[in-house]
Parts: sequence; C-alpha cells; structure tokens
Amino acid sequence: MGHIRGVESSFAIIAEPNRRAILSLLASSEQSVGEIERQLRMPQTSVSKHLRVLREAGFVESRVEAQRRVYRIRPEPLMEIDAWLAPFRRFWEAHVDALERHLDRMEQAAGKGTDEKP
Amino acid sequence: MGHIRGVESSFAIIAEPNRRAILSLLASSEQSVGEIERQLRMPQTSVSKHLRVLREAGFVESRVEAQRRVYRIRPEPLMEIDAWLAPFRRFWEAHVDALERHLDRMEQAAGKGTDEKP
DNA sequence: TGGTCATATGCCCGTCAAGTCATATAACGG
DNA sequence: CCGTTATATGACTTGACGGGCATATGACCA
Repeated sequence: MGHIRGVESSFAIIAEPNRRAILSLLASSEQSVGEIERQLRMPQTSVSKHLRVLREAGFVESRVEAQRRVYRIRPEPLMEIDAWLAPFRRFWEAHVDALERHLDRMEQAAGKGTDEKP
Repeated sequence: MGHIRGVESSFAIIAEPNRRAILSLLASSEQSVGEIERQLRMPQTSVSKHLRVLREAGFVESRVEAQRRVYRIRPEPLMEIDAWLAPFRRFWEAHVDALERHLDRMEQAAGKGTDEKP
C-alpha cells in the first residue's frame, strides 16, 4: 500500500550499521564528512548519503565551516526510541547483570535458532 | 559482501513496524498467536513469521499450552538497544520536555527535508 | 581564472526482506 | 477416526535500500 514518502521511522534509520557507527562517532564530538570518512574507512559518497538520511530524519544537523560541513547529533529521534523502550524496562531493571551474560554468549553465538524444536 | 546468515542485529529486528506492535502488545502481557492476530488485525501467517524472527533473535520465547503457543518477552535484545543509547543520553537528560515538543511537531510534519538548502 | 579540495547527487544494479497464498503439521472434541 | 482449530512453513512476487561509480557543485588558493 502507498505510504508517506521517505518518512521512515527512526527505528528503520538506525537499523543500518554504518549509520549507527556514524552516530556513535558523533556522540563523542562533532565531525566533518572527511573525518568520518577516514575514521570509519568508508567511501565518501556512502558517508554523504547516510548523512543525508540521518539529517532528513532529524538525527543530525550540519554547520557550514569553510568548505567543510560539520555534523552533530540532534537528540530528538533518539529520545523517541528511548521512550519506546520505556514499557519494557520493567523486564530487567532488577537483575542488572543479565545483559553482561547475554553479551558474553553472543560472542561466538553465530549459531542456531532459539526455542523448542518443531 | 557475504554476511552471516540471518544474524540480523536487534536494531534491524525492531525496524519492522508490525514487530514493534507485537512487542508492545507482549509488553503488557503474554499472548497467544491468535490473540495477537486479532488485536493487530493482521494475517496469521504474517504474525507467525514475525514471531519466528523475533524468537530467533531472542526477543520472545514461547510456551506450549494445548494447541496454542503463548509468547512472552525476553529482555536481553532490548537491553542491548538500551545500552547502545546510553552514550547519547547526555544530549537530553537535562531538558526533558524537548521530546514532547518534538513529538508535537511530528504530528503534521509529513513535510519537507530538514537542513539548509543546497 | 584555473586547479584542487570537500561534499553532494544521480543512476544502475544486486540483494534481501515482507506480503500473499497455499499447504503442512499437530492437537483437540466428538 | 474425522473435522476443526491453532500454528508453522514453503514458494513466489514485489519493492526498497545500500553500494559503486561517475559526475555535479562550490569554496578555497595561487
């Protein structure tokens, strides 16, 4: 069915690993396109395209500094995601160390499915 | 480039709106497939497939109750996402009401792009 | 002004995931 | 046993998105 043009949910935006990498970079400090390009070792056109998506979704904004464009985080969409998570927090928020155990198991867990067998 | 089969990140999993809807349903209480089907008004095969994806990604687990399968939340993947958000929290966590203002603006903001014009 | 640096854009193509429909599996009630 | 209910699976189609490449735009400098 037809849908609103380009208005992807914030969740779809951060589904892309390279975009998450860019956001994580910008989390520490603002960066120009070239700096991102070098630190993440990805082609410039790719960086620019992802930045465009991020910008149109409100995750980042840019400041023009001479020939460079310096990008920085805008918090709103991330806040939305944070807000969506709220109803689920009651599921952990007691036993805190469960995450660590989980992350440990993920290390080599490229393996099989999860539940009971059909 | 070749990638590990089916090991989508937790972010990719919740990028799907129907899957988020299912998770939100399960956040309040566990539900059978049929109950999800009816409440979300989506075809059963679709529900089952999404549940499979969610199960293999560790978001849910199922309990067999007669002919029904009752699904419930597993917190770990959501905790991962919550953890990923941590470095960004410093961007809001002071002015709390910014989210509300943002969400308000989104109401009719099916509109244009964001930043400066080329 | 011409050249180079920095960034953005347009096009094409392969991939992959979601929807649909049909069907399989399996447990229940009679 | 049979039919019905509940859920899962498979095949197929379609559309969207990301990568790559070429190229456009625009600011700096000599």
